[in-house]
Amino acid sequence: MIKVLVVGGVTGTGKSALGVKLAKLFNGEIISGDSVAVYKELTIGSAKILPKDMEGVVHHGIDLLSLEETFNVRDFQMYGRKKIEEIVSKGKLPIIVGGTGLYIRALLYDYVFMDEVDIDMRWADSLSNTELHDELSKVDAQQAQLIHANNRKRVLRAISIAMANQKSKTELISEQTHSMLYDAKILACTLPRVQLYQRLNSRVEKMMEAGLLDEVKQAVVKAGWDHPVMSAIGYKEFKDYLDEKISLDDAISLVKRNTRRFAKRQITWFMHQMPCRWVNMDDEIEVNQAIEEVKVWMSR
RNA sequence: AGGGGUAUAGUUCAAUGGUAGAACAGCGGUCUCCAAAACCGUUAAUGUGGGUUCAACUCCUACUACCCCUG
Repeated sequence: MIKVLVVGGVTGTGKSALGVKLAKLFNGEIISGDSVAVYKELTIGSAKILPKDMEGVVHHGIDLLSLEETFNVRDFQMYGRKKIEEIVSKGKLPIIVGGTGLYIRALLYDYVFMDEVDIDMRWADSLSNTELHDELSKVDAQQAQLIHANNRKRVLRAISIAMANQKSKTELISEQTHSMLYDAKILACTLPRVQLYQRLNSRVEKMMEAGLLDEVKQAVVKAGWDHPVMSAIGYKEFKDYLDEKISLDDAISLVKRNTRRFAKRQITWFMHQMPCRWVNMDDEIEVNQAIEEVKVWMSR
């Protein structure tokens, strides 16, 4: 089984640096598992690793495309699997570094995404959340149980899966094994909550000093607010400011709050969706222990 | 110093004398292609001491803190 090392976990905890360190120790190449850093134009707000910090380690999945294009889980899954093969064929270790939980999970497990079929879902526009949820019950009762009626986005998605295929989402999932395709060692980076929040808050201040606002303005010109990635943290919050609805300070506070919330969701995700070895990045001894564990796993 | 006002959850605000609510923050959770997205759940308060009343956030009183006006 192919070995894949994963450095996941919470934003702002030092995943990138740890990834570089591990790549140098174990002759690896890095595949970024980040849904925002794939865009060339988004650098400051995505907290993207800079070339000078890569220390010569090859990084894939960063600056892959421009804002005229879009990217999603399925794209990532295909790209990542291809890169894993390439890296392994060179005799090197693939290291996934990033915090986009779904991307990483979809890459490691046998998630199956159907070929994209454009379904006209405009008929749903006039339906209330409850009515739409009732429609889902008709085509996929199990998913209807799992998805809350207010989560319109997922309700719509499940319906369109059932309509595009002869199979419902429940059936598609039941055909999968839910096992990992690789021999993966997953590290989940984190920090004690108070410290994490302090660091995230000050990181936002640093982003502002580095020119985040200009980056946002330029990105909007290219992508428009409708582009999926423009709803990412560090970007969407400035829409109301640029429309003169809120002050700059308010926008910055929102970025901070949303970053904290995001970090919390990342903790939840990595705790429950993948078998992780948690690493308190503040504890040097623990970090070194984790590296030792990787060494053992490598020689297995 | 004198006069007036305010005091409820971490914050901003509700509550005819009759079960103290909301929003945001915080905390917990869901997750199979917009995932840095979308969604769900939940903790928590009447400034302090007296008094009136069957019953006080509500009425009276003293104190404390803050705000406004006057000098």
